[in-house]
Amino acid sequence: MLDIRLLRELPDAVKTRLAARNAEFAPQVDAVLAVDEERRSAETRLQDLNAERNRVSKEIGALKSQGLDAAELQAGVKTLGNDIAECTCLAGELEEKQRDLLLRLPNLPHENAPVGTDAAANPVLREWGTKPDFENPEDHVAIGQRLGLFSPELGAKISGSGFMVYTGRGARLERALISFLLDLHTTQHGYTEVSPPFLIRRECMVGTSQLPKFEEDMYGMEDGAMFLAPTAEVPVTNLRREEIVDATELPIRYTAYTPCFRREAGSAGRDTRGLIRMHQFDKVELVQIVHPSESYAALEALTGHAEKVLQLLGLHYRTIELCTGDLGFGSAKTYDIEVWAPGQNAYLEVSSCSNFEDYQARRMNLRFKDPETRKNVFCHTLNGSGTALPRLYVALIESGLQPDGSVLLPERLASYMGGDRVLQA
RNA sequence: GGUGAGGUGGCUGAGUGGUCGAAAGCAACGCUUUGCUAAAGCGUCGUAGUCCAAAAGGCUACCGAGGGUUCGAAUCCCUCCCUCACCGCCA
Repeated sequence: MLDIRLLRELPDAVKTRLAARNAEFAPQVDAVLAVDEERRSAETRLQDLNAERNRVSKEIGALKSQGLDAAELQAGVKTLGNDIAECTCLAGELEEKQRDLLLRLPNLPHENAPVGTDAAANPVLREWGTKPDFENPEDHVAIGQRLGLFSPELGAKISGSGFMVYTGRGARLERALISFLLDLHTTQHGYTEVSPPFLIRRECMVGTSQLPKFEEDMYGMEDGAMFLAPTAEVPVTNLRREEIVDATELPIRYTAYTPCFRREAGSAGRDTRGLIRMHQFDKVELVQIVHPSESYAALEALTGHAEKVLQLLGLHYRTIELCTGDLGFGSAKTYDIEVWAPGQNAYLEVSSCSNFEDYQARRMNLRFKDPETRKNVFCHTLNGSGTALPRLYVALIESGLQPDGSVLLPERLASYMGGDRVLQA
């Protein structure tokens, strides 16, 4: 959520920066400001009325304590009550309206974010490793079927299209990856492991900015109160919602494995093959809550933690930065990490690392006490996948394909696979 | 799911209709004094909104959340949420 004061003071600057998102937000900014003005005038009137009532009520109390009659004053102030009720109602409505409008405004892109209209304008920052050389690359779906690693048919049988059942050694590989990633981030990168619920209250979804705008992408319970987590970002970042954390506790680093549930409403028919886009998938997430002055350094570090995964697994990848037009709703700056999948002849996004600055913190009222100014200040929040599992899985089996048709997994995974890193029929 | 007890400021904890935004203690911050790893004294010390060009200051709201009664609610009533204890059910 943006600071309403910023909109009041620098409306044109806000509009300009939002315009870089390749969508028109100026009318929304104007709407917020109009409501803000109405709201403040209603509040001022309400405050005057309340002050008057408080004053008279005190007089009544004073008279009564002396045993005097206060009926006249009581009658006079009674009509005030109606005005107050009316005005309270109006001020409340306007406040709610203003909040709702503000919640639907995205974050300001960072000043240095590359300006562009869509993914084609995302600059490649760096590449690591080299593309493996395959004469006959094989698609992961074919490999999986041949080696009995997973079954889209079984997934469809019990849940529908877009769901997967991993089987045998294929299921073991999924579990191995979860353990490997959590071990890496907890022992090497300073994250605390958490294992949160997957059913999340509505206000948490608002806190990390999935709601109110993107409800159609989420799986919700029938009563609308709870949602299946679309990413561990939601439960994990919200662990600290409405807190004033001790400054000495920063930076806070959490990592969590969770399944992620997404309707993928806007992506019907896109990348639907195999493991690449599913309604439920596993992910290990990295979340940081940091001092505002540290957040951009933290973003570089966090991105490095995700990249380390691919380096340890020997997978070729590249890191790109999202241009302003491709940037997620709440993010000020985002790096995507894309792993090379030989069978797809394409890079697959396995991680999206973002700095939200104080955008989420303001929504969830997450602050720390600045020891110098003794003021409560909004923290900065970041998160990134470390990493998404299915696409990592795709890259692993397509890259590890051997001439005899088996798959050789990276040495690093051997111990997690019971010492045997070969997948064969 | 049932019964009972609770939810007050960073923490502990008083407060059952008016002068209570809230005693007291702890913690924190500042000053003073003394000085062998610290003590004592004094002072400051909630959050948010709003008014004023701004500071100073004023006003309003906030005692789990929402609603009600009343001239006036932390205090009385209703609903909900959460915590704790016991019981039931259960992986």
